[in-house]
Amino acid sequence: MSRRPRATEPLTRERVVSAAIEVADDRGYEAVSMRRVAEHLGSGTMSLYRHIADKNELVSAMVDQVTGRYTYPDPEGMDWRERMHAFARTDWRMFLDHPWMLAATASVTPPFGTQSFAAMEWALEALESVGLEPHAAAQVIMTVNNYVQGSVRVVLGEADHDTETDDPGVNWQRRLRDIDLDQFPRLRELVRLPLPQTDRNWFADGLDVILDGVQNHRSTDR
Amino acid sequence: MSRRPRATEPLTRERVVSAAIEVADDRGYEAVSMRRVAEHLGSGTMSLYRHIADKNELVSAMVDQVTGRYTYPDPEGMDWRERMHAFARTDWRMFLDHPWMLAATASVTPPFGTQSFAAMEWALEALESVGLEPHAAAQVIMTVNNYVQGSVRVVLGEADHDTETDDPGVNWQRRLRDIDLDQFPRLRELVRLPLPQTDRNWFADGLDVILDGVQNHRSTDR
DNA sequence: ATCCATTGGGTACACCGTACCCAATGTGGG
DNA sequence: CCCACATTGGGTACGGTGTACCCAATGGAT
Repeated sequence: MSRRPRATEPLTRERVVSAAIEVADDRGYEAVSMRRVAEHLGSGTMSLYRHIADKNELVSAMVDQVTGRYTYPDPEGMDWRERMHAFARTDWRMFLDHPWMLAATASVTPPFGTQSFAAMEWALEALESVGLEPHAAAQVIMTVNNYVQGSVRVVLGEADHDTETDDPGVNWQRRLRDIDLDQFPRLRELVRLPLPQTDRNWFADGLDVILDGVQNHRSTDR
Repeated sequence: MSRRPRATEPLTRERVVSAAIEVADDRGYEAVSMRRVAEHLGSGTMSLYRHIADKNELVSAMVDQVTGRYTYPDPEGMDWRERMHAFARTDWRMFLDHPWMLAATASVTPPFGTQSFAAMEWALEALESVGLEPHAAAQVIMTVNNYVQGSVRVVLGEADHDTETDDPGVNWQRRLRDIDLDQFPRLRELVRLPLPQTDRNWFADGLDVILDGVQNHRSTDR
């Protein structure tokens, strides 16, 4: 078999998308340009368009591929609250691992692709025991998703992936520090206050507020 | 007084920002370029930079100015739940009036400016009677904000400001219609189901789930 | 051996943000 | 009254972007 596979590995949609993800991972989202992705692949810029229609489609595919890399745990033996925590924590980690995903998901209209459907399906199953009407369950999942993304945005605020402290409040406050806060007494109080020590699980606690609402809704229904 | 005010009205930061908002309002967010804003003002492109440092700063200012145009109602006589509904509904209307605000707020790191501080202060006051610790209150406000933006994104999904139906579920479903839903039974069920009639207040009901959680958290605390 | 569909990529265009520098303008001091 | 000057307006140009269009290389089928 003299089938030398070819001088260079042939371009595939997957290879293109992976290269774009690598560029985003180590040069940032705004560094993802067609020329740069091509350069990273050692190919011509226009060749990418053989496997991708648009830059928009490329971004969608990036989101989908990264989403697919994160799988949710086996739900066996978890109650619905634990499952929703696992759901949120997985996405949380995904966004922290790939901060550009925030901007990428925002620039594309959901749902994004097969992988996001799988995520949705997992979450719907997680909520099944709550007995919500399906559209209500979908809305809860949307709310949790938005909560995760909002929390990530706060954490990513300006500590551009430097410190490992999961503590969001600090940046929050630094941002507000030197404004004319005198007209906003409650805001000033908020900034003045250090984070209480009990706040050791900011992200999970905020999620629990939402889940409490879900739980309560169920009980008032029946 | 021969003080002819000048051949043309002098450029101000405010005039520049307003022009940019007008461009965004009727040609879309991606149409907001320096050249286009200048053209809309009848001025030179580079003149804008006398009043604005960056395009980023321009976008921030656009967000701030639009935010300032929407004022929250007098909270007198409203309980905290009514106030939060008023808060959410005001932002909801703002985003629907100016769909580009979704992308604009996403591309700028919060908080945005004076006007957003005023909004935050109003919301903090609205939550005061709940007796939350300030950081928890801030987090609730963040969650509500994210809920509003997420809901707007769903509604704006693809019915690009054509129909007047506030009904989000339809687009939702159209988007999912023709996918390999067989591997995702719960998702397929969700798509198959028409919206129940009781769903006549989708947005407010979803907000109530969150507010139920806030209320419940309070009661478990004491 | 030949044809042809598929894939790779080079060139070119319209548009973008903005660095840089000069022109016009209105103001305060002599 | 006139001049110096600070402020504001804008033209030119540069390096970047996405991508339309077209041709070259490739490799499998006939």
